[in-house]
Amino acid sequence: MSQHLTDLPTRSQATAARIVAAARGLFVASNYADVKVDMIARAAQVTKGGLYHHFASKENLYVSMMLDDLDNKRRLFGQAVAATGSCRDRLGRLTRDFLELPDEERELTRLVRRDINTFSGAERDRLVRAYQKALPEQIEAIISDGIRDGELAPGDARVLSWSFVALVEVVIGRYADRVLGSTDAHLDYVLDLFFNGAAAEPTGRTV
Amino acid sequence: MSQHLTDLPTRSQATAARIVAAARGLFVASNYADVKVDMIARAAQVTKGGLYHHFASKENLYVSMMLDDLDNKRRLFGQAVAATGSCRDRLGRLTRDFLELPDEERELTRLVRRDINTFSGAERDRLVRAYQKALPEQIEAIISDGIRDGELAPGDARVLSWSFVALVEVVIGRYADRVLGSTDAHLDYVLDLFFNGAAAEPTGRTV
DNA sequence: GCTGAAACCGACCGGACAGTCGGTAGGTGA
DNA sequence: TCACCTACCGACTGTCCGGTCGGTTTCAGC
Repeated sequence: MSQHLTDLPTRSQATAARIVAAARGLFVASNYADVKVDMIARAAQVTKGGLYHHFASKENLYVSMMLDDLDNKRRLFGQAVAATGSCRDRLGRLTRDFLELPDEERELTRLVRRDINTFSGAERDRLVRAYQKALPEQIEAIISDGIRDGELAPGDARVLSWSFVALVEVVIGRYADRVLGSTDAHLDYVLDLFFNGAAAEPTGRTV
Repeated sequence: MSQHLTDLPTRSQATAARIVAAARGLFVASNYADVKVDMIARAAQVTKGGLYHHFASKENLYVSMMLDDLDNKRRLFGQAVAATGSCRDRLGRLTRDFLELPDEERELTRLVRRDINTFSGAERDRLVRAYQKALPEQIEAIISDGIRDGELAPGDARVLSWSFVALVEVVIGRYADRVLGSTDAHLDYVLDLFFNGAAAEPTGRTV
């Protein structure tokens, strides 16, 4: 009994976690097909046989990894949904939480869109649902409140939430990330464009 | 001399065109790796050997197909760039031209983003450059004019053009496409959001 | 220190698939 | 009608890679 009464991870759990971490780094760097199981095993200091002792298949490993991460994100962004304040403030908080994530975790969000076509059936559905719960649905909730309270013009909250997500994805792209320097600049760009648009102010209103 | 002095396609050109057309349909429906060369050949009523008589490799076929299409789009959208009128009108024309394309041609635009990671080196660069010339750069040109003429607030034209592209991609997604019915509704949504934002009008200004 | 089970190893298997190659068909010019 | 060339055929090959399986190591409990 090496664990006594603590929650120290067992050797097995530690190995599984090492494999997931290795997989994360590799999947962020290359797409699903280009990451070979041998590469993951080597990066995690395990052999392929060892890897398959913990995960039933490559797909299972990938989905496990994503589900873990998406559940963390769901909890994180849930704070902004639960927060009080204006729609703009709450969207701002959610976006800031997102922008301030470590690079690797932030990049993981792209993977759903990038790799989703390589799956099908039940695993694909689990992935899509976890993603929607973590991001679009929570943003949609905030936007729905904004519409209800008259802060946003009436419209389809879901389409608006996808539009918002799309804008956030733009600012974390290579070029935009460089042009807009600080996190605050990213945040201001997204919020200004989403709430006020790109048109010049008609007259005499501060930006 | 079966051609006399006309420009009738030769048998060879007709076969190559049939192969490209078949490839287009299949690549729109599934991603690069999932489309097998045998499938393309069968759909084009040619054997694999025949296909490889016309194209050096699967990658070469894919890139040829995309380059053809992107060059057409570059010409099409060039009309909006050359047109006179406000920035909003010109962006509107470009977007309308895009939205009114046949489904398959419109969907092809997604493929660059979807499959770009599966290539590398020279072929990848050719693809990216053709895409940028066809879409983002032309939109950027119109947006730059808008900023210069005071119609748009000062900002980085390239980031704005990517934001615009992102919004257009949102409205052609499955759900948004259904919610917004007509092409006009798609167009209004994109232009309103991009120019004026999603916030409710402060007071007494028509939408 | 013995035992059984879980963790881990790594050579091997089998299917999938891009690309090849020796050959045939059909049309064209002399 | 003969020679030749391009278009086209389809069985085959080489390779890559996810997954397997018989074995070895590690370790907890007795």
